[in-house]
Amino acid sequence: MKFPPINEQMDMIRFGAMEIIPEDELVKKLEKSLKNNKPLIIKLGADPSRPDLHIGHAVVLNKMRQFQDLGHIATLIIGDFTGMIGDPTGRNKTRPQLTLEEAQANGISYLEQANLILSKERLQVRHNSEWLAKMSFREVIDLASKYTIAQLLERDDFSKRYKEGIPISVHELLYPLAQAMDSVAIQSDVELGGTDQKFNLLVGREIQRSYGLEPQCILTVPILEGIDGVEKMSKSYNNYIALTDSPDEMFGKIMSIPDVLITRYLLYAAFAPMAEVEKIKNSIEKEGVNPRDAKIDLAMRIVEKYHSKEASQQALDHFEKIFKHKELPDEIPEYVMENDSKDLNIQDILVISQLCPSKKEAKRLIEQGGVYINNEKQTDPFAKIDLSEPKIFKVGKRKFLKIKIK
RNA sequence: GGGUAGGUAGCGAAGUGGUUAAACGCGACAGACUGUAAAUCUGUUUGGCUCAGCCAUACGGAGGUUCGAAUCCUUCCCUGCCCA
Repeated sequence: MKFPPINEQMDMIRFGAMEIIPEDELVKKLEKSLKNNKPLIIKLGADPSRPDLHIGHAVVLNKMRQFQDLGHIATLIIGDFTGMIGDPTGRNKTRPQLTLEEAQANGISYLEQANLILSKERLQVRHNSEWLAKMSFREVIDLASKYTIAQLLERDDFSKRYKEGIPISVHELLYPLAQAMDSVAIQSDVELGGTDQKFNLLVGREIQRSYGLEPQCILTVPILEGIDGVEKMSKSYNNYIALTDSPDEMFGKIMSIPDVLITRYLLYAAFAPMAEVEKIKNSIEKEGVNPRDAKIDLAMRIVEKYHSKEASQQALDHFEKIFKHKELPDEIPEYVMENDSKDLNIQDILVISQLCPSKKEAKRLIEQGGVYINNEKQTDPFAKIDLSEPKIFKVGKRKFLKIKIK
């Protein structure tokens, strides 16, 4: 593999990065790698606590991919052991701890999804239980002696929790050290992460140094806001677009982002070149282009990236059909009721078919005018529904189900 | 070990014996409007039923006092802070 010239590499590396610490060290590492024809080891830690990857994770995975494309080796660390600790980053409470088995299972699905973005070439996957599980208490103490409480409390989230009297368990303090051990184990040259990981990544530098290794450089990428436009994208906030979301779902979710988020998503979720992003931004602000159209463009790009061009066109058609023209979608999932459902009223049917979680809620939705059967608004929560012919139920804005009897 | 402050619905946070299924804010959901699942406005937000009403659960857990408790008592669990 021939490496591109340093300045070309740096241009690509800088694109979309928030911080590179320290940049001159990275340049030196690249020079050395070029001279010795030896790729750099790029580390990315995968947190297996949540098995679903979303387009917020894609930001850093994409950066990883760029390093692969430049000829370097991407080392993905599946945090099966650290998952048992739970990363305290950005948390105001202790994370639930996973068992090793859970963490490993999640790791497998993480990898499958990450492969949507990463190249299979120049990819290494390691599990950190490989070295962390083996450490003796003696070694843990040795590691712990290399860092101080004051240093750990420099972290905002720790010091905030500490000041506010929110509990911090000792094992959480160990998390950054465990993550740093990963860097020691694989002797990483560069570690990638979101800006919220900056502290953890820097600890890696310190610890590598105290184990007599050349410290890694760190590169942070922005944290993408979720579709609510407020919180960071995360499964816990339920504001995420999963990499595995269906084209229709992905498209719809993108259409629901606040208008102000469009350029950020173009940059960090669609990875559009800066020039194009500027152009689109201008067209909205100065030429009066409807933000809706910019969002459609954005949604098409993203769906195309994770699915296909055809899928993005179909998703657009689907969206226009349902939300612009308020028609029924082409394909409606079916639900087959048991035969003996003669005496059921509309509430029962909504609950049995799982369109609603409870009868109370079904009743509420009907009273609010959110339930349609064959395009007819339902107003009586006790109406008996004749299902001898299949009927199309619409609940709320976007739940459709064709219900028939066996 | 001693002292002290707490644990309330998805979250934050009121309420300190009686219309309290529990104020308020956020979130979520629905409706209206629209340019869209943006924004804005309105409404809803425990479950069941013989359904404009009724019943059952619910304020860390378990008991108790009382006609009546999230509110008082006992005990247990959990957390913060201060002192040792």
